[in-house]
Amino acid sequence: MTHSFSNLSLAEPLARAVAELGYESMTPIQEQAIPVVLQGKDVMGAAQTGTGKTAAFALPLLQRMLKHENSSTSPARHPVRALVLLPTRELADQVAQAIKAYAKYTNLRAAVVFGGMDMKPQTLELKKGVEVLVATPGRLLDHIEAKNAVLNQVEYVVLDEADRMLDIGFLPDLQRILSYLPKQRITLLFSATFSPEIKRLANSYLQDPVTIEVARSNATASTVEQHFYSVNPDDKRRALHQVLRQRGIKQAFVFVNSKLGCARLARSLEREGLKTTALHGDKSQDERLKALESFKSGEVDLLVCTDVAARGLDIKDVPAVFNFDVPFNAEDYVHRIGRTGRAGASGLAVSFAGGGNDVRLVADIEKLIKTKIELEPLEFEEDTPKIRDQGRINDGRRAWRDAGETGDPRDVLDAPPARAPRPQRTSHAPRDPFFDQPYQAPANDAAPAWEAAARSPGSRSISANIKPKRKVAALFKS
DNA sequence: AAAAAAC
Repeated sequence: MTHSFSNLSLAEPLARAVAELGYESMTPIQEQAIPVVLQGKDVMGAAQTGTGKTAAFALPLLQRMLKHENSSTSPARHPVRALVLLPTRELADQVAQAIKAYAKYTNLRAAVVFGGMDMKPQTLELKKGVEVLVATPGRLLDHIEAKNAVLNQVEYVVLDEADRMLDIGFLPDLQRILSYLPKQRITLLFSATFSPEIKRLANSYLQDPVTIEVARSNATASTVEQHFYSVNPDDKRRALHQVLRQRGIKQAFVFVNSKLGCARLARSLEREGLKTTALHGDKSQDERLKALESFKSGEVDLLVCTDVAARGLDIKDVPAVFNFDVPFNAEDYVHRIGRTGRAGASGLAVSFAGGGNDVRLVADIEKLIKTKIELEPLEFEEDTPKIRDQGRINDGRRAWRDAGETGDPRDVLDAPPARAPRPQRTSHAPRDPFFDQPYQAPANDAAPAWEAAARSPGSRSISANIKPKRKVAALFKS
């Protein structure tokens, strides 16, 4: 059979691990990407989630690392040869576990570093030497700065969820990390969604790349049944109860647009008798792992979450995804509903469109996935409990009003206080030239020049660079 | 608009 892993002539230790994991036939992305990566080409890979992307890049990389010894004469005995970057901690953990399983019978070592955890164990592991390093950007920069991780011999870089890694929130950190790597290297980019702008940007990081598009990019899995219900924002919780019951849904992701809304919704649903946990970025890493674990084990039925859980998380048999809020970005819709209907299973995606911009957001989604969306009315049944919000459940401002005696909204939440805003890095070199421009205090109280620039026509392309500079200015002033 | 990512 041509589609079988056994036809790949993988090195024996890899073949053994693959067999042990029960992998037999390759998925389309694996079939297309593995030979290309084996040849040492740069790749831009667009594939739906749940199609085996991790194995598609990790197996050929490990194979090459086994075949081609590190030719460097550096004293480092175990330099990092492959670097895999991801946008969330949970994803980094998940991908690292997969790679460790593939590399189990080789002498190649893999490690993962991400924030929210003690530095020390990670440092120890790095000092012992690892060939494959999986990381989130912030913590990796810390390790680079502390000289725990030396990346000057990296041969392979993988950006998973590449479109997120290249977006404005991550780009500065990403650029710094890339500046520590040898120019001569193999770069692989993977994501389910690629906007045209991101595609252009991505291409500037690739040399003569091979584009692999398994399904049309931005496509949703055909196995996922999608519904959009028109619901008064105050009735969304009631609608959720009803759909869960009507369809007999056992377990679901429930996506909410804000951390505050997430914590509040989870608490409400819990009170209403549903076994629920919340997952968002203001929880401690320990709580985040516990939340995910309790969902995986079936201890809870509903995982109410922000977009921290939108991408890549591979949990078997999630029957349904709810968009309690329509996501702000159409791309996130594709990623969110990709949590269900994985690996050919059937799935259900139910979105509630209510107030605000929802009509426009739904139109954006329609355009992106190139599928007509019907907004369906939702008739409430008599025996659905009459739950009604006094205000929008996901309106953060309301939580402040409800904050109880102390006036602190955290009193009504299970979330720990939010992290302080991240100060700008100052010591990582080399730096983005834009950040190196000394801050010019505006004369008297006139608006700084960049404000006018940001408003002037044609400045759209640089406005993204302008915002961080303002923060730098704020730091200098205080 | 929001979320994510560091001590």
